[in-house]
Order: sequence, then C-alpha cells, then structure tokens
Amino acid sequence: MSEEKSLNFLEEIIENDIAAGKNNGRVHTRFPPEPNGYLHIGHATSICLNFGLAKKYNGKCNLRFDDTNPVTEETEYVESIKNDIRWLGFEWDGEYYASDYFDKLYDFAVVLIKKGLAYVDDSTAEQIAATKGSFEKPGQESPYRNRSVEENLQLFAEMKAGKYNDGEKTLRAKIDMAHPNLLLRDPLMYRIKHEHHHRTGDTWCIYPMYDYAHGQSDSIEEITHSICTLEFIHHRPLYNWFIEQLGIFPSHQYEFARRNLTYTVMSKRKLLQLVNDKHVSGWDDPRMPTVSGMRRRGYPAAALRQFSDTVGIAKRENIVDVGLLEFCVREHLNKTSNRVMAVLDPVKLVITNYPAGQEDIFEAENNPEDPNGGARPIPFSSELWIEREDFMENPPKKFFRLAVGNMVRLKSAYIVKCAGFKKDDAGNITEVHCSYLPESRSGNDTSGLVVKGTIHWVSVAHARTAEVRLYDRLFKVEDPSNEDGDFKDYINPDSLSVLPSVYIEPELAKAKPGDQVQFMRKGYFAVDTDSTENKLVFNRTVTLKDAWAKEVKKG
RNA sequence: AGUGCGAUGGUGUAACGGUAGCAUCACAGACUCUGACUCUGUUUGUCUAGGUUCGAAUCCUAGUCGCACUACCA
Repeated sequence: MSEEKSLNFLEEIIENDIAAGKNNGRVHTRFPPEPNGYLHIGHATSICLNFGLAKKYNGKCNLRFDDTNPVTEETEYVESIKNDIRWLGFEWDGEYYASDYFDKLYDFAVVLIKKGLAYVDDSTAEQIAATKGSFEKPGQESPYRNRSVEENLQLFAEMKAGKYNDGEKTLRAKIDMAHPNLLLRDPLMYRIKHEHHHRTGDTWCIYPMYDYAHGQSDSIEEITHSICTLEFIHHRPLYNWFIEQLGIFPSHQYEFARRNLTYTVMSKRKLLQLVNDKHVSGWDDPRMPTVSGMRRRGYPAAALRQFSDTVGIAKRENIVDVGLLEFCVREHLNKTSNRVMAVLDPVKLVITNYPAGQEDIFEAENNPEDPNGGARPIPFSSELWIEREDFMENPPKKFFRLAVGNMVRLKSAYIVKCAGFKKDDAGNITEVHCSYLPESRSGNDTSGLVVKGTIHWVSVAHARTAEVRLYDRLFKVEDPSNEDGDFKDYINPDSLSVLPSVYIEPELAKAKPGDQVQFMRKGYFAVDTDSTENKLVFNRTVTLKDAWAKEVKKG
C-alpha cells in the first residue's frame, strides 16, 4: 500500500472497467493453448499474465484448449500443458475445450445462415485464395455467395452429415469482399475434415476455424478480458462481428507484444525442428526454452514468475536479455540452495605436514542465507582435489588463489601455504604441495591471519563421483531468427559439455533427482532425471557471477 | 503498395501537460572463510522536423524507422 506500483496497460483497462461497473466489476480471463506442442517461456509469460490478472482482481481464469484442428492435436499435449501450468504455480477455475462447444457453435452457424450472414461455398481452396484480392485490390464475390437460406441450411446439414469430401465445401461468413481488412473478406467458418478428434472422436467431420471458434468460446464462458498477442489485432474486428451478429455475451479482446528472449528461438515450428534434427535431446532438453526444459535445468517456478513480472508487458516489439532471466534464477536459488563442494577439473593438492592416513571431520554450514539450514560433515585428509584453475605457476597480479608462496583458506578447513608443485613430462601440473596451519582451523582460528582467497576442495580418499552437464546458450547470436540464412546455422556447437566423472563431497551422494545445490564458486546445479542408483547426473542450472573471469578478460 | 500497431539508456519497463524513475547490464568501491551474496556510488535515454503552451516523452502536423496482416493453422 505504501509503495505505489505503476499499472501496465491491461491493468489500467481492467481498473477502468471495474470503476465503470462493466460486467458488474467481474474479471474473467482465460489461457487458451492449442494442444499441439509443449509450452515455452512465452506461454509462461501469458500464463502469469492471465492467471495473475485474475488473482489480482479477485477474478477467475479458465484453461481452455483450443482444439479445433484434429490433424495436429493430441491428448498427450493436454497432459503436459496442464502439468506445466500447475508447476508454474497456477490452478485454473474451469477446464474447457473448444470442442465442448461444437454443438453450440453449429447452432450459432445456423443462426447466421438464417440471418443471411453465412453461406456454403463450393469453391476450392485455390479459388478462394485467388478471389481473395490483395492489400490494394478488393476480392471478388464467390458465385455461390447468394444461395438461398434454405439451400445453405440444407447444404450445411449435409456437410455435417458427411455427404462431402474434405475440401469440397466450406461455410463462409458473408461480410464484404472489398473490405480493407482481408480477414473480413468472407472468412471461412467451417471446413470439412474427415479426421478423428482427440475428444469428440468421429462425431464430427466439419470443424470450426479459429476465428469463428475462439470469440464464441470466450463469449460462452463469459470471459471479460480475452488477452492475446499482437498478431491477432487484425482479427479483433472479426471477433467483434461474430459476437455482435449473434447478440451473445460481449467478450473483448486485448493484445500485447509477445516476449522474445536473446540467444534462443521461440516458435513451435523452430523448436520442433531442433528436436527432430536432434540438435537437442527432446522438448525437455535443459537448453530448450520450454517450461519442461527449464524445469529440468533447475529454473525455479518462482523465478519464472518473477521474470514475467519484472519484464512487464507492453505493445512494442522487444527482445529481453536472457541475462535478466538468469538473474531471477540466481536470486531464488541463492536463498534456497545448499552449498556443497565439487571439483570439476581436478588437480591433486598434497598437504605435506598433515599425517598421511589421518582424517578429520569438519562441520560445514549448508547455506549462509538460511539460518535454519543446518550443517553437514566434510571429511578432510592429507590429499585433496582442488580446481586446476585455482593454482597458477606464474600468477598475474590480484590472483588471490594458490601460487608458490601464497596462502589460501580451504573452505571450512585450514589455511594452507603453497610450497611447490610437480609437473609431468608434458609440462602439466600434477601435484600442488602445501603446508597447513593447525591454528587456523575453521571456527577456531587463532592464527590471526587474513587471507584474501578461499577455495573449495574434496578429500581424495573420501570423494565420490558424478556426471556433470554444463550448458551454455543454444545459439551463438542474440537473435537467430533475424539473421541471414537458416537459424540452425547459428547453433552454438558448445552448448553442452559433459564431464563424466566429477569429484563430489561424500554427503552429496545422497542427492535425489530434482534436488538443487550450489557447487561452491561454480554455480547452481540440479540433479537430473537421468540419474540412477549408481550414477548421479547434475545439470548446471546457471553459473555464479564471476568477477575474476571479467578481470582476466580485461587483461 | 493498402490497413493496423508501435518508437524512452545496451536490454526491459514507468512517468497520463509540471523534477525523465525502476530493474537488469556495465563501471568503480566497501564487505566477504564462495572473486558468490549483500551494500554504496557512477556512466548511459525521450526517432526526426515543425507547431500549440509559461512549460511537451506526453497534445497537434509532417516525415523516418520497425513489426504484423493476402493458411480450409492457431
């Protein structure tokens, strides 16, 4: 209340409607997916918008499957869509299907025929296209346009009864073949498809077109605010025309600009290509911008909701930096993920003054952001794995990690001082040698020393292993759809790298699919569903911000 | 070409005739047993040209640029 948050243009419209007493102040939205594919982040935004608006204004939001094309639609998609919406944290009020309304829609069509506003056309698809006209030229009226009401009624009934083959006849609205808006040049209302429908089976062989079905479905459900993306703006006059001619509940359509994200593609067609051409492992590949992919990658639903909120909505073209999404993901994971230690690219560190074979157990805080996060035991011994990049033979200035003569803190354990290292014949460093300072024990440090660097480690004798999958952006360019040539030419060949055997602290071996942790200093990781009893698989959700990497880049 | 929609820092979004703000990014610093987190500070913007007005991102006019629309898809 104290802080005034500005409204987006839809909230403004809704608040004005409420203030004006429109629909008695009732707000009812709907999310209308077509069950022919998986939901992606663009849908997630629409879900947050529609369900969010309903929640904010004490209204309702229906889930309605727009299943008017039996050729492409399947029940399998219905289930995945419902699952994704629930995972995102929303529950719909009514669950409906456009196919629920096939009878009503048919009756509405009869009404329009009787009013002389619809007719059965024998033209072929090619003829209809050819007589449609163009942006500058008016179309031509169909020779079947002026059939009598009785004839239209009979032919339409015969279409429904299955007397005709696919494409032989259509039902068209009789509007205006010279209208500047091509959608109003006698648009198709029904086409014949002798196809099995996922819900109505073989009951129907005529199916309504989107423009005829969508608005009437909204109206039947008494949707007050029907929100869709900008490309439907030209459809609005038609949406209104049907509702007005039928005299049914006046739902209204509002359009907003769809969200685009950098370094990915969003169209179902393109995503399907990535799957079919095996550029990714499936719709739920963690590199995909699908809801299922992001879930598997470890993006929290709350982060997706926050992203949607932060980005906001408007009516202008946009492409949102994926960095903003990653920021939201980190913000949530930072609060909820336990810190653990894992060494991705190991080199051995030998503590020369620590007795070989001796072991010690340290208590490590699970999450400094969570006072109730508890602690876990971490075994320590004279030989540890550390990251190869945490030692340098010839360190640059401001390198706070290990180098001969340098001291660092081993996280949750001792301060060590580097005395030397070993190399193999090829010049690769094979061992780093250090001595530890017993008085610097974590939690009981009397050394008085302050060291600038802290590094993570895993005891060699106690280490377990896991597979780690590192993901990077799927494309090399910000907007692959907007580049010359095929978008697939811009796929990043290094978007996935697999580390088959990473050393992890023993406690981590208990992790279960879906668990999320921070590998200290390396990033946030989620246990993948490919994990088995014997082999854990971690997906890197997102890296940590890395100030040192930037420093190095600057040179 | 016609119609429609749009144009505010690198990105996204506010300001509804009266101080161009917020988030992210970038940069600088503080803090730090994660070069993380957190905190502080800084740089960067109203498409152009006219007009109305005491005052314009906002209103008017003309241009420029971008996007959408000519599927028996949604």
